[in-house]
Amino acid sequence: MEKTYQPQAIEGKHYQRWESNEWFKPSGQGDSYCIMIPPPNVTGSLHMGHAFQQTIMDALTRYHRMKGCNTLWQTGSDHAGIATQMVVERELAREGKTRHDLGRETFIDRVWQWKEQSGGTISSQMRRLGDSVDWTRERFTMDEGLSNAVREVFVRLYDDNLIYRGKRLVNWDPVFHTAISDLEVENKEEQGSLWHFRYPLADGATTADGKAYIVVATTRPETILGDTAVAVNPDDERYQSLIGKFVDLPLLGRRIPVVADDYVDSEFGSGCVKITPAHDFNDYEVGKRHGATLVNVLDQDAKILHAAEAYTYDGKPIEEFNGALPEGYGGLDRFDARKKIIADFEALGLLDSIKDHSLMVPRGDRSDAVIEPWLTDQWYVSAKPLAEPAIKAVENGDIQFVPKQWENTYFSWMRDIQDWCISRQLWWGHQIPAWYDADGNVYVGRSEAEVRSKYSLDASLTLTQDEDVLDTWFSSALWTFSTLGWPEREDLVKTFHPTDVLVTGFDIIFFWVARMMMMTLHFIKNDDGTPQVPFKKVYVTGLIRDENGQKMSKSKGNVIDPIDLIDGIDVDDLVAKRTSGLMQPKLAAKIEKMTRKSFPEGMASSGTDALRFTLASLASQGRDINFDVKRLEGYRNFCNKIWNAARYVLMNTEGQDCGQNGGEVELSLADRWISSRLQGLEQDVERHYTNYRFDLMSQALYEFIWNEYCDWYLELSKPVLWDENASAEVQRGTRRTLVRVLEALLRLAHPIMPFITEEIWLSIRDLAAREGDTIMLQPFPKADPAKIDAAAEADIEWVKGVIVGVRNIRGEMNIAPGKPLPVLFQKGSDEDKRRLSENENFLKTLAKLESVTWLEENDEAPVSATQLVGQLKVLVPMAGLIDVAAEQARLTKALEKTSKELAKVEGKLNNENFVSKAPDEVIAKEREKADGYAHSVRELEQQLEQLAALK
RNA sequence: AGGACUAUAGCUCAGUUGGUUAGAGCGCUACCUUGACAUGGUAGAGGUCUCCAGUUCGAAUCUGGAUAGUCCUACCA
Repeated sequence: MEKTYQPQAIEGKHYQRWESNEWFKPSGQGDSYCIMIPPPNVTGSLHMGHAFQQTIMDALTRYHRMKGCNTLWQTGSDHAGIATQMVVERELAREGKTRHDLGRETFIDRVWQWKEQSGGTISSQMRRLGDSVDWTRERFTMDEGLSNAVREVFVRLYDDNLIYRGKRLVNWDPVFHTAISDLEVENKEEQGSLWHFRYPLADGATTADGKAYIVVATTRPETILGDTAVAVNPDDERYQSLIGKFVDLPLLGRRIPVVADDYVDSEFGSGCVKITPAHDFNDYEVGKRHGATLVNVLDQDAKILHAAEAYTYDGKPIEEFNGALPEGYGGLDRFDARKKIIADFEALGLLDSIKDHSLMVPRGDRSDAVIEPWLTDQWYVSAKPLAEPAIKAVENGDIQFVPKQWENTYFSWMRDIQDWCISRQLWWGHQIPAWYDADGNVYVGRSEAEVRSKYSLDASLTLTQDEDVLDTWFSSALWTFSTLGWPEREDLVKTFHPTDVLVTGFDIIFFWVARMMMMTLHFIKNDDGTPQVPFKKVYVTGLIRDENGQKMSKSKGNVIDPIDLIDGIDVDDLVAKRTSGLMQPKLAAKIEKMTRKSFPEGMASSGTDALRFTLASLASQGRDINFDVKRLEGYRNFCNKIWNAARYVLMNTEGQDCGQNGGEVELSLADRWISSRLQGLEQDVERHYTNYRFDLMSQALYEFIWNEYCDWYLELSKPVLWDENASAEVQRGTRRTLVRVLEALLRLAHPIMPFITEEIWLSIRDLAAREGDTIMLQPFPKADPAKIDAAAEADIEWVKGVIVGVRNIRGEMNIAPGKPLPVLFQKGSDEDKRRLSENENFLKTLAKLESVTWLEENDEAPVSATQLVGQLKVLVPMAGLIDVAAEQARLTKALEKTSKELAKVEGKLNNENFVSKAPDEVIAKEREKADGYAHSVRELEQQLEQLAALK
């Protein structure tokens, strides 16, 4: 083995070997265990969130595979309608073309081409992470099979009356020219104005205070062009007399009614609200209640139409409506129109006032454009009936969220769920399987042929398919069963469905998790016909942020690429990476400064295992995870520690008898102790897997490997292996323990650290008498209660106590670590005496002792530095070594600490309430503590008196 | 406006059903190149567990309130 751990030298080769041997495929034996990867966006590349969640999924997958399950980790990606179309359109733009120049079919070919060439970034990055996904079953939401599933689901939902088409207000993205769901809209607080305009009253009416106009307030003056009512609160005395009267809408000369509606808040603004039902969700509802006409004034770019369009609430155009708009507005961008409206009102003397106002502005999460509520024909899924069983499944525990608190988030959304707009005005995606005849009648079926036979349509009837595609999340919602071949392959669904756990972030509980649950429960049934869940558990991970708790984002320039952590990156490259392709190039200087400050040396190469271990250690139950590179460095050192421990084991076992061929074996105390401790670790690891506590698991492994196996056991093995007088049986026992405990540790750690464990395992496999080509298919260690040895553990605790005691004296007295010390033992029990005689060799080596002397009751002790191990006094004679004042200081410190503890415990024991009410075992424990402390205090005081007498 | 979450060492975080001498990584101090490892070893410093009140024999842990921060949902045009 190399002297230092070099991850880049080992990781690639093992992954290739695993993949080419197809060891990631389900074994076909044992209980099934299945995880569906949340399909990454095909345009995406690996970010910290992926690395985090995939580490957890891979750990679970490898763990269950090693436990003998028929394990499938299903991978794939989704087609990301808008994102992908955007990427390819940008590519076209560089060639000076638009998608319309190519036409739909050619454009889609082009997208496929792009997908083949560039869509696999994330797959190769997943290999770097060590993900043991079954690549032979990789799926893409636009694959034929998954597309069939999408059509099947759409048609069945339509036939079940759970999908319908309607003209409704949607969130319209005027850049991408498509509807987006309200989940894709980000509301951001921005500074704007509240403009107050005067609307003259018609027919000579006046307000209560004698004005011939009423004032309405708006943040979007351009929508005045579509006003069809003014609303006031029915209880508002100022306007009560005007209800039922009319105003003359300035510029348009339109007569619109004043209506009364509880929606209006008299306190806000002027207490009068202009109603624009075709351009505002609230106004739509108000308008509907009062029969105010829907007047649309915007086109798909959010520019003003040349003539407004009017509709009824069931979506029928009103032909006789006069859509004429004032001169100069047609074709104006909405924001220019806003300025013009304000100017025109001002010119007419109808601009009452302007007030600063902060408001929430809806923006598209991808385009960042201001989203416009816009009246269009769209397809919807009736969410309520589908949500009901999905709510029940969580209520009755068929699906459990981990941590449980997320169930509340889920319920609160599901109980107030809105119909889901599933159509998107894009080309890239699943085209909606609906056809129209010339009269606009709609026919839904799996294909045009099926539609013709299903609806008995004449062959001569011309049908055109709906131009729109389905929301990407529609196909993602089918992911757990469509990837298994539904509806064609029921057998795989039977084997792997329901899947075991979904590992995902809380940010997509609504987008995806809830919708998967709704779809799956509706389409997949158990043998008894009851709805089947997509997964039994939802493990919700925290969101990875930077070390200051900031969300990682390109514009903040604080994104960390997991691959950079694995391979390392120098600071110049990192700066270049973070400052290129910015939406706002002026941020570059700031980002560079911050990056150079945070990473003056760039990032060191840490390797995949260290990254994975770090991510696992961060997987606590919290909602946010602040990623600190310092933490990673610590765990990289841990990998190095494992590496060097393995080197030590190999140096002492290779070519020697480790009991792999049998032979008598005698186990030392240390051997029995570490084996016993290992059982405890195995129990802990098991428990942490079932509780999804990867942080506690990694901590348990870390502590055991470093603080027990390396710090103590390896050191304790040295006196045995270096003892020329030791018997073959004892040495064989220690070598065997050395190598077998290491081997078990490798298997325990393998699910989190696949590469280093494989590398070391292959080189110690034979010494540990194991067979197999890879650690990943070895059985996961299981605790054997018979090997738990409480006596051995207690004895080693005693040994450690003595050694630490001597080291403490050494450290605080500034005695050279290399100087052998004579040590005396006084006031010990028979048990202490036994332990001393059995472990003299360990003590001498580990504490560097020159001699060991047991003092009997009457033996005189020289003046010494003292350390207590229980009742036993460990004495290091002071002659020539120890400074009296220093020893006094050391003892005083110990005395103070112990006295404080004693006082605390005695306080408790003197409290009658405590003694009468606390459980007996707690009291017994406290008494024991008190006795121990009291004894220590006496001894320390005595010792201090002795020292004082010396002076 | 409603709801949720968080507050523990200088920094990033653990602390399982109330009983621990409150822990880890990084950082810090002193000493040490000892035959696995200086990406190391040994010893150490550092915390009134945000504040206030309550429940309890006993609170970092449970309850209420305050303060600060984060997020989600809904928004008043």
